[in-house]
Amino acid sequence: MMALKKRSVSATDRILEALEERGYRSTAPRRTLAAAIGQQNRHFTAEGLRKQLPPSLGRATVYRTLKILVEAEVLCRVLLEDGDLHYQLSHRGHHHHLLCVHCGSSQDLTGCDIEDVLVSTSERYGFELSGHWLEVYGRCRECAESGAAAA
Amino acid sequence: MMALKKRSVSATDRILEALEERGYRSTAPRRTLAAAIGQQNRHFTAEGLRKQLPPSLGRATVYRTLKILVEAEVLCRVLLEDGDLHYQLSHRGHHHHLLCVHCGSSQDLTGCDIEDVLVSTSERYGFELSGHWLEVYGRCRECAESGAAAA
DNA sequence: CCAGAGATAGATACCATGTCTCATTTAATG
DNA sequence: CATTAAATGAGACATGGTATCTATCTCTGG
Repeated sequence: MMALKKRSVSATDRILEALEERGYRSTAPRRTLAAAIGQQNRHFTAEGLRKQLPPSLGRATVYRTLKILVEAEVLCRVLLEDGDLHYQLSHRGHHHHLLCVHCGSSQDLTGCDIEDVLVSTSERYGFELSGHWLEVYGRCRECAESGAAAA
Repeated sequence: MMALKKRSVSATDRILEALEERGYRSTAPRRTLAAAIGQQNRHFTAEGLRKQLPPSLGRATVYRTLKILVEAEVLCRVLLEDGDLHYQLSHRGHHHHLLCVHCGSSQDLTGCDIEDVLVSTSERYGFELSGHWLEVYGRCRECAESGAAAA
């Protein structure tokens, strides 16, 4: 239950690469940020991240960089049940999250057939589907098995 | 394409009833608010609503009342594609929205089988499902048929 | 119909999250 | 290593929402 990273390329490196690919410069603040983000093992907020950084690193820089990383699909935004918006590392492409409301972990949900259901349902309504946002809440396997207090 | 209300009980009345049911007092500000909300024919923001109200009606009152109404399930919150949070009248119980990104209308999506898919998908991950948030974006029948500019 | 208790209102301060501007610094390039 | 555009940090601003406080209003019950 530590870093769940795939290892081979660290998250930090992936971030740095993504920036480079897109023509962004390699700067000290960005390297610091990349390292900090790479260490997050659950979803985090911009401000939460900022607290883990030297205060010399400006607020605007943090937000600017997060925005870039979301656009680059290195990070994605996660909507918590209470409406709070968090960030987390992600693989590219469309996917959803299983968010554990107990331990705060999250797993990516890929290759599910929700899209199909949505397409056919939308059709029934004459609705021309263009996108959707889905977050799933519950308890992850570990928390469920350890009998952690139910909701 | 006007009010899509079921008519029999106006939305305004439903709101007022919900407040009464829950033991809230009937006050002038709440009646004003209920009337204003009853006139919205699409999702709206707290601030947008406020602009349609006499400025004498305090900011806190608007937010407080919206919160109560969401809890009472008379209103529900709608997440727009850009992350903006809006409100809209809703029927009670769990449901989703088909949000038209062109005209801003929205229809409730009930009795779809997304829940089933979620349950079985979650099981594959050993995930104990407790809730989810889904918004669907696209173009409604009217906009699609009128050939409104595609995204 | 009136008084009292308690809920509610509005003003206002505050907070959180994020964006914009702008002067200064820095990285990449030739 | 000088140039130049990109990036930074400071701080003002914007937005959306909550907390606090005093004055006011609703609803009882007598």
